[in-house]
Amino acid sequence: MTQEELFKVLVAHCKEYGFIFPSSEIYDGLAAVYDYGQMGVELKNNIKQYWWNAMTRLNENIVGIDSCIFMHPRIWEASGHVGAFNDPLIDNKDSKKRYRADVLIEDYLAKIEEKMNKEVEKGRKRFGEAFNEEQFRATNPNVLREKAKYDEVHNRYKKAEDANDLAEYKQIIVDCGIVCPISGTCNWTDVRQFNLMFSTSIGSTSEGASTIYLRPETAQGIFVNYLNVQKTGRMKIPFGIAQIGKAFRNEIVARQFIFRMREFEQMEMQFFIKPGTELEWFKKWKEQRMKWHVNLGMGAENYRFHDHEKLAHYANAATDIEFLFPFGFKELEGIHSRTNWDLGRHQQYSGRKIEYFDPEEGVAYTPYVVETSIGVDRMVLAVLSHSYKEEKLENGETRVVLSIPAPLAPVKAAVLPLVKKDGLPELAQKVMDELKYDFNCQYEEKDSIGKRYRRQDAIGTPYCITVDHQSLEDGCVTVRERDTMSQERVKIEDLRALIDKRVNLNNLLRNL
RNA sequence: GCGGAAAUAGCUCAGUUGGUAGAGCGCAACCUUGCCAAGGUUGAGGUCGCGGGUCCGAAUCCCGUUUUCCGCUCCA
Repeated sequence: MTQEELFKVLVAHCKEYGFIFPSSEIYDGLAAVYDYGQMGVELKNNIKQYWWNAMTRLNENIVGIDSCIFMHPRIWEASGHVGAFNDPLIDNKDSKKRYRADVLIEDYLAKIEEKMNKEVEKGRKRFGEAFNEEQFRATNPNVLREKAKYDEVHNRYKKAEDANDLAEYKQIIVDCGIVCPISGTCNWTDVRQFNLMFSTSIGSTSEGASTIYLRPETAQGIFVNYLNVQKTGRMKIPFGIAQIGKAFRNEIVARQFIFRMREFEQMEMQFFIKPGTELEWFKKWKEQRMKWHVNLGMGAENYRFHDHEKLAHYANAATDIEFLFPFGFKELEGIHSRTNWDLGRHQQYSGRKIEYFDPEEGVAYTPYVVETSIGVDRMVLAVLSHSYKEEKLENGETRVVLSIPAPLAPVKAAVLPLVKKDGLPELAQKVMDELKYDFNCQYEEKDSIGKRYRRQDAIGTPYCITVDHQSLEDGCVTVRERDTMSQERVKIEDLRALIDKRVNLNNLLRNL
């Protein structure tokens, strides 16, 4: 089976067994939106718990918050999202290629500049040591001509940018005769704005309503609460604030199942540090986060770092932790050194002083930030795609098994009476009562035992507990293990400890 | 957003020049059996993605549309 086929089969499996459903399916679905079903929500919650506990319990200097999706609109101006998330796009009708209109114009301006510089170099060669660059630029007709062209376009461009005048963007492109590098034609569509932030209005009357955005990242909720948490928690730098929550991005193209959705969930931690120590902490969190992933036992070879060369407007170092999905190595988590960009901007936009007074050194500063940011849904997809296996058995049959890391498995144990008579269901119910307070368990008495085992394999249940006639006499049950299919007899009173050993999240956390 | 492909029962699919919508698996009840997807009986479930058009008659032909997949494009 190719990776592509595997991915299709996985998507079907997720639907069939209640992990992930297409949203609004009975209304034909809603593109790039998916709902978690009865199994998916358990898996997702376990992943979130593993992360949350790793952050807030294992680190005394990290606390959690839960900020709202709605935030003051000015926050997104301060964060740069209103600017950076607005791309004016234009399509060439002949080559069907799409470009950013502002980039096309900037490239054109850069070319004029290049031309001017060439003229200057020519002059330098001609006049040798007597060459006066300033004077040459001010008098040479070739340079002046290019300069006039440059200034005119540049002024129009800046004006259009300030006014967000999309029609003017197109006019500049047409007037300058900017052509598509592929088709070489000037056959352009109108410029359209793609705002990646969803907006809605707050306030019940149209006069009193104002535009508000659905947050495109959870990080800003942490930054704007920095002072609250630092003061009320008496936090001392270095310290971190963790948050799990929904974020929304109106992607032009959202695809690949739950890998890129318009509504998604993030687990972010912002670590506040002393300026100058950021690269040291960046390195430390890179290692820590990789350890958290590898600790799940899905194979260290399936992860790699991908350092960014082109950095975002807020970062001075950035890397991705990539995971080997069925469609290749793709970003699972991002780790960024965000400097004091965000806190600095909020200081500027809000007019509030956001500083930390270092009592030991007696100085005040705006803290630097190292961020770890992981997509919950991508993590779910990583676990599912790695766990899905079709095994050939000795008897020639195949079984589908989800070998989900046991602490993340939606159902930890299934309790199965071998037959539904002779008092076996009653004893099985007692076993359920013994286990249900500690673990998510399923009770099943329908169909043959083999069929029930396979059903549990398909949802990744690590243990099946079978109650048979002998159990009535000796108080022992058969425990069947998911991955090896091996069985052992266990006293009912020992069950809880045995299962706990392998499925308890805390055991995973102890290895970090 | 562009190009290509697809959509029939919960799932996988069949459905022949256009003529009463089918199978296997699954699901529900009961009987038989009892450690790796057993057998039997009975039953529920589909206006063939949606909307138009052609036709005496459309799952089938035509147009539009929605969703999904693949390739471009985009991805702070």
